[in-house]
Amino acid sequence: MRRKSLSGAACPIARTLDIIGDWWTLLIVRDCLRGMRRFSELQKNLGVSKNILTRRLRALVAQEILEQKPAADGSAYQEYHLTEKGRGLFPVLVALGQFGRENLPGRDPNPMTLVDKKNRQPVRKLEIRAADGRVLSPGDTLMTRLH
Amino acid sequence: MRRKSLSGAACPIARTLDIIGDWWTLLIVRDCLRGMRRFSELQKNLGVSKNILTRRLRALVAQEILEQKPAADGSAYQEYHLTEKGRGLFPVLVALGQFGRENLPGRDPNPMTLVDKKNRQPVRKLEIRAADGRVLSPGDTLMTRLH
DNA sequence: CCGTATCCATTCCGATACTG
DNA sequence: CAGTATCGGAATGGATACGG
Repeated sequence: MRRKSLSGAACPIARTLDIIGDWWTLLIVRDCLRGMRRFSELQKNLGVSKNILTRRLRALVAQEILEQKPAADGSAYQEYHLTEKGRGLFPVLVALGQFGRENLPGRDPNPMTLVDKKNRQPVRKLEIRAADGRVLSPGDTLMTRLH
Repeated sequence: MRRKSLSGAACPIARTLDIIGDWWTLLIVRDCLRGMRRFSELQKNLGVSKNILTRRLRALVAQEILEQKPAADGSAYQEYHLTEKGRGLFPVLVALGQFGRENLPGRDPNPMTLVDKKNRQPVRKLEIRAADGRVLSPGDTLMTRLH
């Protein structure tokens, strides 16, 4: 049977996963955040088959995470750009990267994975704060509702 | 062919997705963060088939995201608890929820989705800060490396 | 109540070949 | 280069039936 759609879910986490929960999708977004624009660029870097990449790009455009623009150079093809909505996934990628770095051993090519381009400052740990400004951590916090 | 494994990837984002990128997996983690412990509880709430739930729970235990403990009450069965490692996924869930709330319309049962249990304070927007303390946003920041 | 095992249709994914 | 078309094996997901 078909996979259940979560697009109409009451939970915003579920709605988000419905859009970007497919295999490869968030890696495509990651590469776009890194500045990749072209089909072949993505295809080579990810090692995904062109078939699947086409499907994912289509879906991401349909969801307005990406948009197609005419290539900056003369080539008659198009480029894929993140929309404002797509850039909203930035914290998700940061959180995923942070988890992996802290919990899943691997030799990262560069230990500092996130750099602010403006002043070259390294990026600090992602923080979740309560209304009073205190930083929360999952250890000392229990949620009553996590929709 | 079989889906490509990303467990050995140099990128921590890819390594994380390799573990929690499967359909249903992060929703299971979400429910565990919300306090769910029992198989049937998860099964009913998610609407996932028992078959798949079994597989996902197995994988999560193998990855040490969840651990099985004897049930608190008399029942001879076991409960699934998040490990410390598993609680490390907290920011990922927060980021996903935030994206969904801001970008994917839906009627959430409760607009305030995250509550600090200690003092009942609502949780503020998730922030990513540079080393100098300045809050970064994807709009004004470009990354040179986002592994 | 807590799963496990089996079945089956559907979907997924990668490889390959092909088009403009 | 940027896809599209097709194919086959694998995995998915739901239903059901079955044990502890």
